[in-house]
Amino acid sequence: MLQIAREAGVSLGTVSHVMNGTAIVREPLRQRVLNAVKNLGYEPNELSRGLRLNKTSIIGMIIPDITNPFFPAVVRGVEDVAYKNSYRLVLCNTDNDSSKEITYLSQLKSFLPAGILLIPSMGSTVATNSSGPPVVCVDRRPQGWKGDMVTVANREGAYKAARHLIDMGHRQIGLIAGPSYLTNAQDRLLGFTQALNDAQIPIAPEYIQEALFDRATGYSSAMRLLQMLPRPTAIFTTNDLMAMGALLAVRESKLSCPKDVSIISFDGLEQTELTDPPLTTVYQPGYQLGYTAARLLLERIDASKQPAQEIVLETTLRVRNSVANLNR
Amino acid sequence: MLQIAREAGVSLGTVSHVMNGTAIVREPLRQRVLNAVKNLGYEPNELSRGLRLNKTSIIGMIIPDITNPFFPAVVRGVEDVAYKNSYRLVLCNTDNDSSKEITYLSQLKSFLPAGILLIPSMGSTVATNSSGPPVVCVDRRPQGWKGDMVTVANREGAYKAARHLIDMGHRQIGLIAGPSYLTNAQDRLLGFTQALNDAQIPIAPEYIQEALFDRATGYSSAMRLLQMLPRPTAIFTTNDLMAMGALLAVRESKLSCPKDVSIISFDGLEQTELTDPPLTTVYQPGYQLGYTAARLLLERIDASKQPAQEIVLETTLRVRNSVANLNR
DNA sequence: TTGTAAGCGTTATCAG
DNA sequence: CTGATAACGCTTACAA
Repeated sequence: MLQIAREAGVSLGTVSHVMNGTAIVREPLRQRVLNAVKNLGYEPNELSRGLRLNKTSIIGMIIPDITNPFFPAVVRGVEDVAYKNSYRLVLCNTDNDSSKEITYLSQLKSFLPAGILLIPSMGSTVATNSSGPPVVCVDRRPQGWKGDMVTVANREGAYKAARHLIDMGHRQIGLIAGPSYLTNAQDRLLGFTQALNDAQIPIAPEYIQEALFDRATGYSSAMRLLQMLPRPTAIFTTNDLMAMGALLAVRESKLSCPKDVSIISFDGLEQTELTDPPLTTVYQPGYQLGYTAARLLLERIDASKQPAQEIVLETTLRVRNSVANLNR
Repeated sequence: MLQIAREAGVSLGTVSHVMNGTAIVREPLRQRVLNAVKNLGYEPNELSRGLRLNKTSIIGMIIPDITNPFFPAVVRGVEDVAYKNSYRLVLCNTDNDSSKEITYLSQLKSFLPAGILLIPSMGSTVATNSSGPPVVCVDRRPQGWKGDMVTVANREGAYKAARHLIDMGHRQIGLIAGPSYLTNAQDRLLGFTQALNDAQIPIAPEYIQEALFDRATGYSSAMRLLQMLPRPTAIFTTNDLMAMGALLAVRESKLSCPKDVSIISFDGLEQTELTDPPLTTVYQPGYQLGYTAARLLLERIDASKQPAQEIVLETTLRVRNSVANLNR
C-alpha cells in the first residue's frame, strides 16, 4: 500500500480512502492512485483488513455431507444471495463428524466472518447467544437452539408420504428413519407415526429401522425389512439417498418395485426422476431453503437486535411410479 | 491474549509460546496458561496470526459446479488429506462463471491460504508462476498452465467408450461433447474421433453436439440427435449429468434405451447404477483425483522448488445395461 | 526460562 | 481534502 502511495505521490491514508470510497478524493489524485493499483497489481490484504475492521466479508457455511446432493442444492441458494450482496461464501464439510463440526466452527469464527450458516450434524452444541458473528441454523435444530432458523415442514411432509401409502391401500409399512439425534429425522418419524395412528393402523416396532441418511445404511435397513415376515408392502425411506439404497436392496433381493414392494421417499432430488422406477417422493425445496436462510442471515447482519425468526418451508408430494395401488 | 496472560500471571509472550509449543515453558506455568485459556474460552484470532506469519492453515479450493456430484467426490478426497494434516479446507463454487472464478481466486489469495486447488472453469487465466501460494490444477488444464496438475486419462477413457460401442456393432454414433474450451472435453472428443478413425467409421459432423456438461443441455442435445435421420443407434455422452438428460430425452421421445438407442457415458457416478437402464459408463476416480491433488499440494507447500508434476489417473469401463449388442 | 517490544497491512482519527 | 499515527491480535528476536 505504501508502494502505491509512493507511485501515485500521495500518502498512505489517501490510498485507503480511494480504495474504500471513504472520503472524496480529488479526481486527478484518485486516478493516479487507481493507475498505480493497476500497474502494481495491488490486492488489498483481507487479513489485515479484517483484523482492523473486526470482520470480513465472508459468509461461512458448514454442511454435514457434501456428497448428499440435497446439500449442494442448499448451498447454491445461499451462494446466489451471498454473492449478489458481495459476500463471499466459504464452505466447510463436516462429513457428519461432530468433532469436525466443532473444529470448523471455531476455525471459521476466528476468521471473523460476517455471519455463519450452519446445518448441524450431530448433537451440535452451538450456544445460542454466544458472542461472535450471527449464526442461522438450517434444516435441523441443534440442542436447545433459540436463534434464527429455517427448516422445512418435516412432520407434515412425512405425514403426506405416509398418508399417500395408506390411501394406496398399504397397511404393512416399513420406515427407514434418519438418525434419531437429528431433529428433522425425529419430525419425519413423528409425521409417519401420526399418519398411521390417525388411520388406526398398528405400528410394528421392528418395521421402524434407523439409518444414517446415506445410501449404505439405507441399503442394509431395507435388506432387514425385506426379510421380515410378513414383508412390508411398502417402505417409507426418509431421504432419497436411503431410497437409492433401498432400491438396490429390492433389486438384489430379486424383488420388484413397486410390484412386490412400494417405496416412497423424501427430498425430491432430480436424480430420483430417472431411477427405475421413478420415485414417488416428498419434495423439499433445497435451493429455497438456502436462499431464505441467506436472506435471513443478511438481515441479521444488518440488524442484530431483531428477535429470532423461525421460517418453515412447505413440502409437496410428487407422485411417480414407485408406489403400487393395492386398492384395485 | 493479554487477559490470558494476566489470568495466568505470565507475560503475553509466554502465552504465545505455550499455545504454539514454540518454547519449553515450565510445567506449572504452562498449566496455568492452559487453564486460563479454557476458563476464558480463548480462541486465537487467525486473522492476526496469518497476518503475522504471512500464511494461514487454510487450503482453498475452487470448484465449478457443486451441483455436479462428480465434484463433491473430488472434494471429499481433498478434505480427507487436508483435514488429517491439520489444514482446513475452504471451498468456493464458481457456478461455471469465469468472473466468479477470478473474484474467488483473488479473494482467496488475499486470505493467504497455504495452498490452492483449482478446478478451472472457463478459459481461466492463472499465471503459472505468479507469486502467492502454490496452486495445483485439477481435472482440467487452464490456458498455458505449466504448474502442477492432476487429471484423468480423458482421451483414453473416451477411446474405450467409443471402442465399446463399435465392438457392440454400432456405426452411427452420436457424441454429446462438453464445452470446447475445457481441456477434458477436448480430450474426450479426441479419444472419440480417434476410435472411430481407427475403426474407419466416418463421422458425420452433425452427430457431434456440444453441450455444457449439465443435464439441461444434455437433454436438448440428445433431442436434436434423436430427430436426425438416420437416427444414431448409440450416443456417447461425455459426462453422467448429460447422460441423465439424454435418458430423459429418450424417454420423452417414446423411445427405449437400449432397444432403440444405446447410451454410454463418462464419470461413473453412483446414481448411474440405479437409472433405468443402469448406465454403461467410463468410471473416473473422483475421490482419488482429489486425494492425489491434495497430496501433491502438500508436497508443494513443503518444498516449493521441485519441478512441476503432472499426474494422470486411469479410467475403467463399467459395462451395465444401456448399450445394445447389435452383433447378434 | 520469561518478558519486552517491533512489526505484519489495514483503517480511522485528528490535526493541518 | 490530505497525511501522520495509533491500534487491531499475534509472533519472534532479543534482552534480562
